[in-house]
Amino acid sequence: MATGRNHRPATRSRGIPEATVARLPLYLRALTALSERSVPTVSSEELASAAGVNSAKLRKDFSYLGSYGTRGVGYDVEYLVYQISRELGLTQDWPVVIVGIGNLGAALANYGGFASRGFRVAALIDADPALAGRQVAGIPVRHVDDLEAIIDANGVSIGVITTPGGAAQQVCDRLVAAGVTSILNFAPTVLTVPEGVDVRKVDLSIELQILAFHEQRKAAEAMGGEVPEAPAPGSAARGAGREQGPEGDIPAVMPA
Amino acid sequence: MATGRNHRPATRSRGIPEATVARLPLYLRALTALSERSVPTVSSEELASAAGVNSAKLRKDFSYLGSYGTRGVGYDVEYLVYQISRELGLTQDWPVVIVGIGNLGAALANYGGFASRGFRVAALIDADPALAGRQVAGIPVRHVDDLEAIIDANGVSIGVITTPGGAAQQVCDRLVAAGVTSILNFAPTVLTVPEGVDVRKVDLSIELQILAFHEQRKAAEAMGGEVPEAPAPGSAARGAGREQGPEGDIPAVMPA
DNA sequence: CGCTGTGAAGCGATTCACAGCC
DNA sequence: GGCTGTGAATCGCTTCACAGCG
Repeated sequence: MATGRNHRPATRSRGIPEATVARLPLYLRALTALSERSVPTVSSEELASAAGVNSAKLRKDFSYLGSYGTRGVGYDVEYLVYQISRELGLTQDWPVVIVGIGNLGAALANYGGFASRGFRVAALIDADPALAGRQVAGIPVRHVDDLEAIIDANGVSIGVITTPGGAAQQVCDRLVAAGVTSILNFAPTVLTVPEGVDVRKVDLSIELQILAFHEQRKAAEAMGGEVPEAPAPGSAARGAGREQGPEGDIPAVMPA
Repeated sequence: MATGRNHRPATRSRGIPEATVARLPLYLRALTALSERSVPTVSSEELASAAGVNSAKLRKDFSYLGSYGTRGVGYDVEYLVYQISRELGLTQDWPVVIVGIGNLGAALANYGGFASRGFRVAALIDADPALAGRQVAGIPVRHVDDLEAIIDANGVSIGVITTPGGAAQQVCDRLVAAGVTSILNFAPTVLTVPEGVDVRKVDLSIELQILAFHEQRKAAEAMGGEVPEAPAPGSAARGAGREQGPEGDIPAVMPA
């Protein structure tokens, strides 16, 4: 995940494991690059290395899609691009709405990779009346009052939430009520959705915290020391979330 | 991711499983909210539901940290906040640099959750000389020529890459050479890094493609039909990445 | 011979279910 | 009685290793 599971209890979707589905876009990107360089075929070894996985995993992944390779030769690049695109549903058009046009929402609206692969930004939506009517990335911003009408008129089934955390659940509820069944959530909030609605979460702050954990471990390891043990519960150290300056167990920084 | 594995072969880091580490920030957020409401203790059931996981998983996760709960009662909120913060390394300050100050980089620079939990943006870096000297979110933008000096002067060990895909590997190499050992990559590129450097990837377009896959499945299921079978390799359908209009296997939209 | 496709083994994570303690 | 902490069972994913095919 990035991150954030919220899927139905990992039933294989049409026989394809979730972990495989998550890698298909990666393969597709690597294959598209090969295609642009007019490379006709590619071996599992080469493609795996381009996608940053190992070749056994890649072959296993492709085996779920069918037998699309040729033994002794490899995979036909164009053919595989087509098959993966089809499997991912990218041979059709997916209108999406972005709700919450702050810095991040605007960044996404401007993001090229958005439009490039079957995703069309049908509308930008914000609660601020001052923004309504303005254009961002050439797309007009609409007021959130019109949310249901926009979803309906454009047949939107995928929504992107880039509002502040406080507004996310409310926006989510309205999206779902209006017919959206897939949500990409950038707000730092756990969304509750009914059965049948998929949520994926992207959370910058969580990613950084995971990195910090490993970084701390590397630093501790480098000094041969363990991270110091915890005091017993109920003893001292209450209310020590952040901002107490000199907790200095470990130097603030320790580049390798 | 998030998403995107690139860690060393899932050796347990100090005995804590990677999957658990990835959930700690989630628990921390839920606990912080409880703390702000001055809730003194919380049961595994309540906390799990606030974090969007099940209680057995949460208890198992906490058991890796130690026995921080009280049977028959639950967990002390403040104490747990402290323990998780410490485990994640958030009791110290992590200076980070953001490289690539386009829409996304600027959005991140403005992102509050950044500063709130021990992460301090030491510098914004961009290759565009016109940006150098400007301020974004109150932080001056520096030219990429100074990258090494900035890393060094601030003891930065975490870098965030928000450049276009083409520049990402190059920037990554320079960050690593300058001493950065953890990278959060927003560019749509597979980064190659030496042993000991952690990379996490956030890729909007991949997340959307995963949602599209499930969305397509739901639609297919709703019509009782299967996704149509593939033509044999080497036959027709070459060069059909996108843009062939009427592939229309499935209606473009099908809200539940 | 080379490379794909895949059964089988290995491994980590999740879930179950209950013993242990407050 | 209530809720934590945890062995044991289970599940899904990854990796291995090689059979099968071009």
